[in-house]
Amino acid sequence: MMAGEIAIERRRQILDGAVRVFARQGFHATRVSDIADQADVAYGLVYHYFQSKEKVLDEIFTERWSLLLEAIDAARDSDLAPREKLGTVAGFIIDSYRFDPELMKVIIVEVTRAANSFGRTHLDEIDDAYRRIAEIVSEGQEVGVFRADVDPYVASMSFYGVIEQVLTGWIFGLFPAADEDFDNARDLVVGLVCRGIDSEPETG
Amino acid sequence: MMAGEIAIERRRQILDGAVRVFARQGFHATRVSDIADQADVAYGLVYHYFQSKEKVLDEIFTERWSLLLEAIDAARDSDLAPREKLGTVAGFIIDSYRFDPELMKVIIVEVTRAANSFGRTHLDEIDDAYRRIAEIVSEGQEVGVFRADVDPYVASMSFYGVIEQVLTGWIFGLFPAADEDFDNARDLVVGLVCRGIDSEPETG
Amino acid sequence: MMAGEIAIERRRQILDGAVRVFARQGFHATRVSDIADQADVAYGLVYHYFQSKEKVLDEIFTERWSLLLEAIDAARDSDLAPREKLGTVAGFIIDSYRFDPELMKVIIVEVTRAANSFGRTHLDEIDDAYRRIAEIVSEGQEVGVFRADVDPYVASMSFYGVIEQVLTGWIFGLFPAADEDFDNARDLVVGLVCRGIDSEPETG
Amino acid sequence: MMAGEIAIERRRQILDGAVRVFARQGFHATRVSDIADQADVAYGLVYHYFQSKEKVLDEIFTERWSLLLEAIDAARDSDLAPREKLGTVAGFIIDSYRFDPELMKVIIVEVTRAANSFGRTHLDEIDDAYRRIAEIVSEGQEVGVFRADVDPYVASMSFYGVIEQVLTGWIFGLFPAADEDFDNARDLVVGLVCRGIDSEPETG
DNA sequence: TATGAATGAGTTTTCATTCAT
DNA sequence: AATGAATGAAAACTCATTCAT
Repeated sequence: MMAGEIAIERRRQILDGAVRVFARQGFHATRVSDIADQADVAYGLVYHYFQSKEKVLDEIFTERWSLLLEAIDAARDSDLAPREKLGTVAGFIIDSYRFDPELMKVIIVEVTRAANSFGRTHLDEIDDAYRRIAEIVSEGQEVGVFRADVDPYVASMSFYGVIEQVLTGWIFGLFPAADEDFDNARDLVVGLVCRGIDSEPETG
Repeated sequence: MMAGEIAIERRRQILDGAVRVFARQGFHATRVSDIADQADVAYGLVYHYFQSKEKVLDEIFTERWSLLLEAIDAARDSDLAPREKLGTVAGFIIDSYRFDPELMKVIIVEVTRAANSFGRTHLDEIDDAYRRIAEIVSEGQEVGVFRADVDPYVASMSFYGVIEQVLTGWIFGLFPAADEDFDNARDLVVGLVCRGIDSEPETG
Repeated sequence: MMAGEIAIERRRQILDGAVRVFARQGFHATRVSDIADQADVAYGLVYHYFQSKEKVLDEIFTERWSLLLEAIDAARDSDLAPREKLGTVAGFIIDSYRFDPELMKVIIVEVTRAANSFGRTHLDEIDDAYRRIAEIVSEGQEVGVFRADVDPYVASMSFYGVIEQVLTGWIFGLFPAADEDFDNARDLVVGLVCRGIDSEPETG
Repeated sequence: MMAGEIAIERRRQILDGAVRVFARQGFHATRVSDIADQADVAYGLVYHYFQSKEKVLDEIFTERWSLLLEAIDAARDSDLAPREKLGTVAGFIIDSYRFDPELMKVIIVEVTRAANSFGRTHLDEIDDAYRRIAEIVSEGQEVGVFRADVDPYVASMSFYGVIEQVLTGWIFGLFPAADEDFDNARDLVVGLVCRGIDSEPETG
């Protein structure tokens, strides 16, 4: 193993440690020394790899958020039906939480919902996701499966808002978080956003 | 005017000043001296009326949130149809933002979406709102206007999540916030949550 | 009862309240509001009667210490034998503690033993007591009942040091403080200072 | 020189600086910045090495007091006569003052005589000294050189009280503090405590 | 006299960041 | 790369004192 690889490993160690303490204590309440302790790394090394505590969170966020953007792109560009595309996106986010709840907690709590700090900093990236999801909605409207009288961007925001609220429920412990709950969540969210909660109009 | 009334006025002054600076800078970035300056009051007076900076925010939140809880109760106990009840609740929240955006920004950004700090502290009060809204959904299910296959609590969370996301859009400047936008928002949210974004199935 | 008398009563109330809180918490740890609360008097009234928190303690000390000076004078000028005079002084101090332990605790802990604060302020008054006691010792030397090779001032300091240490033992709870202990203390102190702890040399 | 040694040096620097400012201004009147300035060290370094200002004083006291306890033990366990043992103890304390008056001033003024703050905190350690000295007195009673009718613990307290009062005289500038005074003080104290101030009974 | 609201200087403590090794 | 000691700015909070009523 070469020196460069070790360095990469150390960065990882620090990022992973930071995720754990940020998830547990929140960004503001964690000291740089907490990150170093959790990562099992010397205090000063955090500053060797990162310019500041904020940059650590920035990287945590961007690393993950870019995967989300890719996932949305992939869904959008796929051959699936619009509703399935939304399902894919919802599934990706829900699985992200399912398999790394600490990371997603940090991203949601410390960034996307932190309008006064990191939310503002990363607003463009966050908005980017809304816009790409909106493109899926637009397509659905063009092919006639989604109503044309809803602004696609608003629909996108709402869709994302529902997903985040569900994750928030898990984060806060308001919802049960068993395997089956995760399994159902995707369809539940998509069903809710697409069909609403009204009972079906009598047909025929 | 009596001494007691002056004291009440001073509390108000401090609370109002705090809302303004919290909205502008965020809770963590505002110093107690900022509150005092904004409220045009001596530094120490903040501590005369409040035990700590946190207690100021606590009171700001609780004061407003209790109004929301009352509004939900009033809607729930009214003679309106379930969907109208949801509309009333959505309208109340949207109007709260419309007529005091700084206050609502503080409540959402610093409390309901701050899972690591005040969100946790006020979780019971927040959850209380979800539960009361869920009761409206339950009623709708009982009378058959809402689908029975959606958990009322999940539906309530989603409903609230959509509203908060819309407010977040305004807060971030992602949505236009003209009078007509506020006028439409209520029906838009309710329409979205109730009917979803699917185009109407062909009837007949 | 006239206005002047009420004023005197209020001063007393404040002084007495101050003694209780000073004894319990120490001078530094007691706030002016504690004094007011304990005295059952409005906050600002403390400042109506006293220039500052320090002046309250000054008066507490001086009021009592002047009694001690008078008692020493009375003993010194009496017809008693020198050893009896010392016994009278010791008895006065011990009884002062016996019948008002809080007051004496404050005087000792906050003034006579507080070399960096009030001890320095009241050094002349404290030293005055040492000098007057020394006069008793001098007289004893002149009439031949006390050894001439001990500096009277040093003897006086030692005598006072022993008494204060005994009071300190009570204050700290290191000594039992039953009635009989107080009864014995006077003779014990005088016996110790006069005869020492050596066993009697064999005579004859 | 290694890093560890430097760290130890810095602690020393801070402790020594603290002794000087505590002696000059008293614990309450010295700010942490005074300690840092006096120690010629950055502000934050005080907190790097000590949890709080109080812990600095705690360490100053305990470091020195443990030497005293050792000295008492050594005297008690020596082959000297009881009276000589007391002389050794008195000599140790007096020399402690003679060669480091600032340190002893801090210990006496801020700890052993501060019944409302550090005296209480360190009561066990202080009492430990009294008890060990009392063992010397007990031994003297057993071998018949000290009177049996004096409680050894009370005698110990008195002995210590006399020494402290003498040091207090020096601290306050009430006693001359030339070399000869220090030379004499030890015998003076022991003579006083052992033989008292009474003139010798006529023998023969 | 009496009240207690108002003032603001003063101090501890924290902790992100730097830097010498 | 790695370490952790050193730095010092920043902020919350306290509380003696003043003052308007």
